[in-house]
Amino acid sequence: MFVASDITVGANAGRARSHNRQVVLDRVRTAGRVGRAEIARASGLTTQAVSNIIADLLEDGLIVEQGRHAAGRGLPAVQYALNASGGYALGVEIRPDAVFAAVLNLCGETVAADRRDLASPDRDSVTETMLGLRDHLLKASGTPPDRLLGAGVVMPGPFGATGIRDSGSELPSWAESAPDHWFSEALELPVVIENDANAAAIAERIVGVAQGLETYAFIYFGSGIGLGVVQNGRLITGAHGNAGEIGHIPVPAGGESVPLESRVSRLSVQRALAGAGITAASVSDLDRLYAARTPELMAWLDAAAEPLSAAIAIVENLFDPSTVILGGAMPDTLLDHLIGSVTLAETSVARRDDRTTARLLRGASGRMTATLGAAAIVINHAFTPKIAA
Amino acid sequence: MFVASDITVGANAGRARSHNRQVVLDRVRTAGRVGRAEIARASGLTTQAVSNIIADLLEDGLIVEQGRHAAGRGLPAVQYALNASGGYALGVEIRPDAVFAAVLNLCGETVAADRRDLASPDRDSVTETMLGLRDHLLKASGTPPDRLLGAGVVMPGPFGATGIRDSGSELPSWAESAPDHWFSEALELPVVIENDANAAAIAERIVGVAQGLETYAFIYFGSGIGLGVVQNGRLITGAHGNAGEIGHIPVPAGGESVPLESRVSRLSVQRALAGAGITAASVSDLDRLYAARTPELMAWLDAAAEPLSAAIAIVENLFDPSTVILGGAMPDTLLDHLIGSVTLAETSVARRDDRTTARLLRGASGRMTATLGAAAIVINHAFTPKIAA
DNA sequence: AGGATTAACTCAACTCTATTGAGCTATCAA
DNA sequence: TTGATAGCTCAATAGAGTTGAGTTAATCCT
Repeated sequence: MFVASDITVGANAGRARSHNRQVVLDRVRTAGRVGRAEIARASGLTTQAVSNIIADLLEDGLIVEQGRHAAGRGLPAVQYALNASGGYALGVEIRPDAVFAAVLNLCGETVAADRRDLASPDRDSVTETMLGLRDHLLKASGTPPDRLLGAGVVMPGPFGATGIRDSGSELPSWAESAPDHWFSEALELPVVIENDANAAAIAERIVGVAQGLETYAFIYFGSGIGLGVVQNGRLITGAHGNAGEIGHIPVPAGGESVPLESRVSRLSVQRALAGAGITAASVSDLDRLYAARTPELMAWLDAAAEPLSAAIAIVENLFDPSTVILGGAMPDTLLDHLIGSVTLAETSVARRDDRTTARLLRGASGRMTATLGAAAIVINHAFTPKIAA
Repeated sequence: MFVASDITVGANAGRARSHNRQVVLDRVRTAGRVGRAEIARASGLTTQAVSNIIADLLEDGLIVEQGRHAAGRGLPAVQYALNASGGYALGVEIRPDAVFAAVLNLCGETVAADRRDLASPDRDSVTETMLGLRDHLLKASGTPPDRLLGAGVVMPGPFGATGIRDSGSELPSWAESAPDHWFSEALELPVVIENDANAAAIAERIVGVAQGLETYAFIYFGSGIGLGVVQNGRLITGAHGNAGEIGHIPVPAGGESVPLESRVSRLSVQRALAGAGITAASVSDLDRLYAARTPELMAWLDAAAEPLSAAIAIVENLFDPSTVILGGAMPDTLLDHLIGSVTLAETSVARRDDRTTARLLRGASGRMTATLGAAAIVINHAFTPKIAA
């Protein structure tokens, strides 16, 4: 969220219903297919209440019936599952030079995705490009516009006037004053704004390797490096929505203390390659250079292992996540190499005897991750119960 | 919480009422004194609903009427405030060699506090000592036992079988299998278990410098060093309740990378002094040594500045708290010295133009902080609305 | 087989809360 | 003094989940 103001709100019949709808929907999503009695047990509601809500959700087209499933004695339960085409979310990523957009269905599948260059980074130009892209995607995929639940917008953080300015990657000042309201009016949709790392983290929960996890951390390679942490299915945002600015934390690298992003980020790998006269503008460029075992790239990888290991140790001990995921605008091959070269700390709360997942996983990667994540935030939102505005 | 399992639970009339009671109570606490109409506006409930709940709370003795207060036109609003003696919380801190306990009233004021040596760290011995201490405190302060809302218990973390073992400070293995149930049965009260840093963090919110803050971080000097982070009034616990294990994160210190607690912790200062044949068993010992500007202590302080600064930079950037608080089992003089010697990072999301509080504050200090915090968790619990078991 | 048992689910009556709208009261301002 | 404003109460209403009896369809046991 752009401003993390969870105004505590009272409950009444209507809000209770809305809350319970989300509880039920969330159960259906995590289970894949379930019967009503099982949902009732999991949610603390009665089967009757669940039945009423399921009837509502069916009518709204958010779920579909899947026949009965016999499991032991008694009347076999009628199963319900998400209706993929019951709702869609728009994801938009705004960069200084381009706009990316994607449409996801309720199951998190990408229905359409595209990008458009940005003539100028002023607000009208961005808005126009975004609207054009949206119309194009909806038309191309045949998505009914009234089925759009909302839009997620990814913009470079941090938000507000802070001590961090990513020179070059910034948007003009219009982006600093309530852009969510502006976008919401332009798109005529509810809009949430997030940074790339947080968006990508949520994407892993909806479609990636974090499915079924409630608490995990995601280290994201964007232009710099970012961190998104999810606890109990919700993003940790901090007081001003800027939590997870991992790029500037001090980490050890060859006997000195440096900011993480000076050694582990796309900019840093590009700088290392530029020193040898090599340009690596795209993910596939990097993939190719890695396949060729380009010495400068391999040297960068070697140098990145120590600071990245330290960062992971810090994240593990400060957030106690179920797992740490590495992803973003890097080729899988590089991510896998990095994961292989990381030394996991011995003294870490992550070193548990009862561990069921790996401490370090590779997540979705590529240029579109954050864009998909923006849409995933909307989907996640629809599933996360809360009695709070 | 011992296990961070926020089971998502459905809402019904009863749970909605309980939720709304907490919303109202929380408004009364944060405002100090308020009228019903104002609570209604803040909570999204109707004045009628608030009136009914206020009547309930009055009857339960949790709040008291404070007369009318004219503010502009219209009927002056009847003001309500917390009733200090409307409820109490027991805080218990279990150490291998002693048990500390305190009783707090609803306003967070310490009503009674004491400690008792522990003959042996086995479960029966701990339980017996704890019960004796509780009875003594209740009797000495004249607290009616039926007014106890619950108990908070502080035990050395981390919980569960992890890669971190604080040699020497551990409790026997009985502490690892559902001690909350055991204590709950022994005390006949709802019990929450937390580590010292988290408990101390909540204490700052109820009685300390974090009043009015919803999102902040607390660095706690215990035997080692710990971190408690509060976001939107709730503790960040991680997947297994072990978030905030800051002692083992790598930080720079004089050109090398070391675990934070090797340079910044009570154990480390004691080690530094022991090298010169000085023993500093208590907080007042340290205070005295600091007053005398003991060279070994001053050297330790100098050496602690760099790693502590790095830790604070990490906490600021990863959690984006409103402020970072330093406190715990250290004399105020030392904490102030440390705060003065810290170099706040330039590149930090905490460097905001719109900042209203200092980036670094001194919190409550002394041996009893965590004990009071344990009780504060119960008070905070009573005030934090949630529709979740 | 065939009855007993188990479990999912529906129906209708009921209960709990919050909301609605009219009406009363006390303060300020003109 | 009068009108406007704002807090608050009362009684009726409405929305949601709960309760308990009854139905249906499997499995288990004899």
